[in-house]
Amino acid sequence: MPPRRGQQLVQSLERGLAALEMALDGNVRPSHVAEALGIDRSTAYRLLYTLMAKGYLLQDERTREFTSNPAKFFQLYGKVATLLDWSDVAGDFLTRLRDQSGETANLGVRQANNVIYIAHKPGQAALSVNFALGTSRPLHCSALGKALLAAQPDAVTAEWVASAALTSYTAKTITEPSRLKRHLERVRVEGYAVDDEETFAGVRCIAAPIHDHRAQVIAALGISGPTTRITHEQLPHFAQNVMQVAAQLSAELGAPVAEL
Amino acid sequence: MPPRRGQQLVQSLERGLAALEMALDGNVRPSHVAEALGIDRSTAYRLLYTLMAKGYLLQDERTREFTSNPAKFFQLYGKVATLLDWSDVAGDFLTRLRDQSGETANLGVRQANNVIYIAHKPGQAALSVNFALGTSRPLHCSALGKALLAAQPDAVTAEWVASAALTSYTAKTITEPSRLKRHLERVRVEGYAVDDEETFAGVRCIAAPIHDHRAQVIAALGISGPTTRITHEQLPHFAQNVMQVAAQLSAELGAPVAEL
DNA sequence: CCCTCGTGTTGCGTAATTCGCACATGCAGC
DNA sequence: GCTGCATGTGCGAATTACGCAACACGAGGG
Repeated sequence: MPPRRGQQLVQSLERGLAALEMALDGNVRPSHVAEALGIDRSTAYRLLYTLMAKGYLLQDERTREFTSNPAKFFQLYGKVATLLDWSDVAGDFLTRLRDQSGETANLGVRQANNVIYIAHKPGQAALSVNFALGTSRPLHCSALGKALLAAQPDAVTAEWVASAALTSYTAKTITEPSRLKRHLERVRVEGYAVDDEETFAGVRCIAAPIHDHRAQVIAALGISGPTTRITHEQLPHFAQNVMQVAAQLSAELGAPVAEL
Repeated sequence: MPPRRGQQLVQSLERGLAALEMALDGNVRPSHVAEALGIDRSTAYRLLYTLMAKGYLLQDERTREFTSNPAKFFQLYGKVATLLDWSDVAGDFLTRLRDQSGETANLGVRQANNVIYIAHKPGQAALSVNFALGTSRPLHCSALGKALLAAQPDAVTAEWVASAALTSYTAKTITEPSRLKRHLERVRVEGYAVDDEETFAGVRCIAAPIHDHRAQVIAALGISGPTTRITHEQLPHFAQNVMQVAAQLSAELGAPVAEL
């Protein structure tokens, strides 16, 4: 057993990163950061100033507001090449899924308690689901998220379900731990997950897991569309389609062929 | 006059960011970071651990190495929407320039003493210049960089030229401050910058500045190709092409129409 | 098999670093 | 001008982070 992990975090770094993320959500001023983090204005200022000196933030000469430095983040992101590569690999499959289903196809990975959308092909219908890349959504109410959750070992899922904050977004969001647990078991059995207006009213999504060469689940692939087109009657048909393309993408990544 | 800026940086945050950037350049271990930053292993470990706790890094269960968390960076980058938008706006112009010139077209912005490539269209010839988005290159020896430098007020340029480290990459790299200063003056007069094998032997680049609606230079657009195709005879012709498309992009951004 | 070396990880005391207070400065609005 | 409000900056106090030292563990060699 590996030694149990420490829990003492470096406070200044922790606060600095929090300030950085605040700046990414919109321009910030020392007073805002100070209030949000419960620290003194001067401390907040020094954190922001340090972030600026290291190139992460810029300061508007006139308004004195601190703003994120896009170029810096682009540079950092450029070094994390894997996801760009991902888009390249998955692009064809997303297009195929989009064209076959007629709906927006998207691909996401897990990041803490969220799914991050890392690639997509927006649907071409007048009414289509659309959102920016990099968007994050809760695991428990998105199809991609549930597909990822269901792929975990039972014990892990049980613990997560018990401790997670199951925020409600619509009347249909599953907020009861026990119900979510049963729901996820069914997802695993069926091989696909459905978000039935649990995040946005009028939007239904279907997703299936993607496996890598070690049969590990590393991402999820799915479609999102209006309930008027993804009807309950059509749902199984769409689900077959999603699972099929997900299996193809998994195969492309070298996953051992399980079923099909 | 605004109060003169402080110079005291928050040490822990500074070191933490340094550790983070090391991790982005490849997996790191506490001992590596400690040695590189001249700090104790335990300190390096705590920084890395904090970065992991906040989602920036992951730790391999087996090798204990810390590695960057791509999903986190994608999420952060997704919040900095401007550059993605940029690619959308500039995409058509890059394609146009690529098709007209037959060479790789690229767009970059300044980040400290570097140019960051934020969008490009690789040339389709068998022998074409190609590199990943997010790459950075020194200002003084790249065409994009020189186009950006030349757009500054004289005093700023003079100071920069005097204090910058003009590293040599090829025999043709300009490393003398006075010569670079004269060179940049000529760039401004002519309206375009040339990198004549100053970064890579056999590669010639041409670039021109992009102005926004306030006539501020915010980026540079250019082409890169082998010296066998971008010959000295053809250079003026290519330059006209680059300047023309740069002017079109500037106009698209609402820049006041100056010449042409 | 033991011994050594190197590394990840943690406890602890010290001292350096950071924090918050207080103030100077600048700016907007009455 | 005066008042309110925010940014930016000394400075002393003490919290915080740092380095030392030690433990656990694995690799490699004798």
